Amino acid sequence: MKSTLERLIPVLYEAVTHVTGIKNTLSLVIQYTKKEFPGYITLVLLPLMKILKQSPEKMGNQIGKYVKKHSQIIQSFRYINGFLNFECTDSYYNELLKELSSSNFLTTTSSDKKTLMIEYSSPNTNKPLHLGHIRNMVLGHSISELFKSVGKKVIKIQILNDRGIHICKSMLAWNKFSGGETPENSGMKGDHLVGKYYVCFEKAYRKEVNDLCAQGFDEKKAKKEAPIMQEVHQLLRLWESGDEKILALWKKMNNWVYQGFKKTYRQLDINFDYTQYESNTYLLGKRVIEEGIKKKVFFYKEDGSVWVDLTKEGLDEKLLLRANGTAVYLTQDLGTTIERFEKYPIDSLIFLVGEEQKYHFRALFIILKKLGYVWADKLFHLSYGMVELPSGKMKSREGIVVDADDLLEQMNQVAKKITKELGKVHDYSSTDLKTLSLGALKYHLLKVDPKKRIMFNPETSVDFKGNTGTYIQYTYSRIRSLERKAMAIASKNIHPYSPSEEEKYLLKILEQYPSLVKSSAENFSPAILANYIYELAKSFNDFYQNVSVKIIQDKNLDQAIFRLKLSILCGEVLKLGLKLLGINMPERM
RNA sequence: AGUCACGUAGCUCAGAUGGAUAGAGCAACUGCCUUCUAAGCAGUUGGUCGCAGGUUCGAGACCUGCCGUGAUUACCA
Repeated sequence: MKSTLERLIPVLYEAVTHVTGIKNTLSLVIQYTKKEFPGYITLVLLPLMKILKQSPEKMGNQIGKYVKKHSQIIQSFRYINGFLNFECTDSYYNELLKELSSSNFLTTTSSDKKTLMIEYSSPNTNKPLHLGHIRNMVLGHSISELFKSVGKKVIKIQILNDRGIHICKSMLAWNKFSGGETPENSGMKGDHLVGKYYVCFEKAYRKEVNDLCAQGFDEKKAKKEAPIMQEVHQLLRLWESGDEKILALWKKMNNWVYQGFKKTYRQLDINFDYTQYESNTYLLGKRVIEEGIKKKVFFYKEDGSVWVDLTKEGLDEKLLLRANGTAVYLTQDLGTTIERFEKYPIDSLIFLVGEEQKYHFRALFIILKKLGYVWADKLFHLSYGMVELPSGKMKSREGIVVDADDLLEQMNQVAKKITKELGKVHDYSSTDLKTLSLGALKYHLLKVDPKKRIMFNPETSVDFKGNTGTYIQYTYSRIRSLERKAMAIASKNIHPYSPSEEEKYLLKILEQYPSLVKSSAENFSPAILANYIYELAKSFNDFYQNVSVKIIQDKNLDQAIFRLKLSILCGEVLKLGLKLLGINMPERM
């Protein structure tokens, strides 16, 4: 269906042409009237004043008269200070509510049937997930949902960084210090167990470095020559040579981690269509090397290493193959990116990866373009800011992190406590509690612009009051409760009713839902939608708590029906909107 | 040093394409529950939108310079 704005655009242009005589040469500024001013749709006259040396008030009156005469939905207009505000007829508002409630305007459709792949999460397998990962996952999920809702086919993919020096560190420390500790015999979640030995390694390593420094080594040398570091590199070589014993340990420990991740993913309702393993893809880049050399995009240096010159693009020379013939991160990503386009029918690819890798992806995309891949323009690095603590960055190596599982558990406890204190619902299930705690956490992370850093204070943590997921969920459960109590009225048809300013404002917000979803997807920003949903919830609560007559007691049946339908519609939009953020709604609170 | 982000109320953040008097939440204070759910509503206090120029009828938004914060520029991933 067409929005009110879309309906009025033609007649407004017509009116301006009629009054001013100017055709096609100007673009009018037409918008929904701001809350503080009376009216529904506004035409900004100021730009016209520049062209015509007429009094804007006079011009506004002429345009207003023309529009009123030629549009059936306009009731009146008012000129204020360079702005022409239009008010619609009561019957239009009734019709609008009817259309919004019954039409397909909530199920956004699109002719764009393109397939988009999004890579997110993609953790290392040497430590458990933390709050930074949660931000990534929650963003990835929401952006996937947003694109689905505007008609794209979305493929969600993660690549598990399951090999390399980092996992060797955990393996070595486990071999040395664990005494055979397993998730089974310790009761510890697998990823936490492996993470424990990663921290273990770092501690032992730091001690060795300090000892060496005390013996007079300089720090750089000490870091390189610490015995335990030597051992790790030996372990990595054994892994790459396919040593069976090492591979068995590697598989065992990775499996512990996967069991752990699986549990956390389930807690967060996160899932993927495909999972890649770096151990399967890390060699893929090598064929790109040959291709690049053949096309003279890459070049050899004397020691046999392979490079690409990106200085013209404002970057540096980047290494693609070490002198010893092994691939680096960039090479590997070239390989996996090409493979994705060959293996899956995708039109574009989004990498949801932290802002610290901006440079990496810039280089990656430029190289692919240089290699002549036509889809290189369809690559997008969705970079997001990191989650910081009051003490600064989170540091996994030192164990200074907000652990994902701990946080989820803690939030669940708080939700339980508050629910109990308020004492309204006594039979809350663990699923209900999860809906609340997850809603609060996800909304907290999604309401801020992805590209901005998030400051997370564990002391104050995530709120359940104010601009929160909880607030929106609460608003929804109020509406559901109302709906249950007023079922009889809800089924009746809408009769003409003259809506209040608050009610018109709700309609104004509601009808903008599809365009907000679209803008949210286009800008890769669930925050846009989150803030819209909050505004809707707030306006609903304002309306709900300030109507003079309770809806279900209202003797004026037309008013009651209008209000009830409006409320139900608000509830539906709140629910759909939060669904796109990956947040569920409770029926009661 | 180069490149790229960000800088809005004490704190955390909105301000989609330049438009009316810059908005929320938290914190502080004041009212409102014999209830269509008070996890709420209404109100008070709180701003030289980092600074300085420029473009424009109009700039928090765009351009230039500066300051501040962060990321990055690894034969790490």
